[in-house]
Parts: sequence; structure tokens; C-alpha cells
Amino acid sequence: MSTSFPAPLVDMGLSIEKMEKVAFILKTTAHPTRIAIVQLLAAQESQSVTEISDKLNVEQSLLSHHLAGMKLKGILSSTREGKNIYYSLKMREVIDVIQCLAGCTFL
Amino acid sequence: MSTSFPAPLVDMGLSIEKMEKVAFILKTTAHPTRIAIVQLLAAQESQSVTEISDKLNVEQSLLSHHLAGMKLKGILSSTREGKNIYYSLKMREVIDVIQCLAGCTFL
DNA sequence: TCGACATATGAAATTTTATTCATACATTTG
DNA sequence: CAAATGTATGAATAAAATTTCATATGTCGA
Repeated sequence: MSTSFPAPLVDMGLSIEKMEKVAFILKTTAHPTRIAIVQLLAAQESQSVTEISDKLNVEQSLLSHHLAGMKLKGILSSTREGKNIYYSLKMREVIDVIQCLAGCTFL
Repeated sequence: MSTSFPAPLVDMGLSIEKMEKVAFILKTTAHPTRIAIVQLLAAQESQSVTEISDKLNVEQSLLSHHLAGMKLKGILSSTREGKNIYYSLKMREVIDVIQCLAGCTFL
């Protein structure tokens, strides 16, 4: 997904590279289930896959795919503890991003 | 895309409906070209399609599709003035969303 | 009215993302 | 070690989003 705008884009400080990175993170967040995951982990740091799966009522495998993607993209981190694997927010900024929009009266 | 979580999701104030709306807006923003459009319009309210197309070096039709989508989803508004159509930001909150992530040192 | 310019639109073709399903892997416990 | 539990993985499929291309529409000026 390498977009190519004319080299020195003036606008507002954002380089092409940065725009791509921002888009990348936004895309990784832009999904109801993934937003719910962020919400959950914002409220309670570190929860196991089963906990999350139960609370969100999302099938194990599907959830695992979501979690893996978010981890891969740096939004989450995980650590094993016995049989369980606990996920937590690594890029806490996404909370603000969501809050920002969630605060919009018109939504 | 109607996701169905168990009815009363406690977490953090965000209803399922709101999560879907937030995801909807995020998805509409999550693309390098569209982020560039927001940047452009944040710096200078109201620009014609040709202006934007020139600055971003994006083909007319493709740009038009992007603009139409963003307008449809309430992020932009447009007004015709003679031969030109001027677009401007309607949902200015997206600026903050982008800035928020753009400010992340690690990106 | 015709031609040129600015923009939109719609239908393919492509690419990306999401979902499902079956199965594998790791850890604990009996 | 076998069974149970928790989680990951990969392939197949389904669904969305992006891009391209051809063409339509609106507006202006000669």
C-alpha cells in the first residue's frame, strides 16, 4: 500500500510516511470488535483471551485473529501466564483517538 | 456490518451502537489519501477538486470517489461555485484524531 | 448551441480484510 | 503420559474496499 504523493508535501507537517503510518494504525482500530477490545483493556489492563471472548461474545478463533493483528501492529502486547495469555494495551494513544470521536455529540 | 455483542456492555460508557459509529468514521479516515485530504483542508478550508487533485497528485476520478465517500459519511461538505466544486471539512474532529496519532513519537 | 473544462458516476477488475473451520500447539492436572 | 483447557494458525471462503476506465453531467464562454 505505498501511496506516492509529490515529494515535499507542505500542508501540515505530516510527511507521506507518517500519513501512511497513521492510516495503518487507524485501519487496525477501525472495527467494532477491535474498538470493544480497546475499551475492555482500557478499563482493565491485562485480560485473558477467554475473558475477552466471554465479555465480547466473540468466537475464540476470530478473536485470536483480531488480537494477533493488533499485536503485530503494535497496538497490543501479550504475555503468557500458565495456560492463559494475557493481552494489554501497548499503544494507549488509541484510547484517546476513540474517546475523541466517541465524544462527538452528533454520533 | 452489524456486530452483536451481549446487550449491556459495561466497559467504558461506549454502547455497541457508538462503537459501530466510531468504527465507521475511523474506517472512512483510515487511508493515506484521505488523511492527506483532511490535512489539506485543515490547512486551508475549502478547496476545489482540481486543487486537491493537483496537490496530492491523485487521479481525478479516484479522488472524486474518495471525496464522495467522505462526504456521504459526514466528514466533508461541498458546494458548487461555477464550474468548480469546493470541499471543506465538516467533521473537524478528525483533525484531532489524526493529530493524536501523528504526535506519537514511535510512529 | 457548441466546445471546453470541472467533476461525478457506474461497472468491472483488483486488492484487502474479515470470517469460518479444522487442526495444531502449549500448559496443567490426574 | 493422557486428557482437558486455553490459545494460535493456516487454508478456504466470503465480503468489503480500492482502483481503473469509460462515459455522463453541469457550467461557462465564444
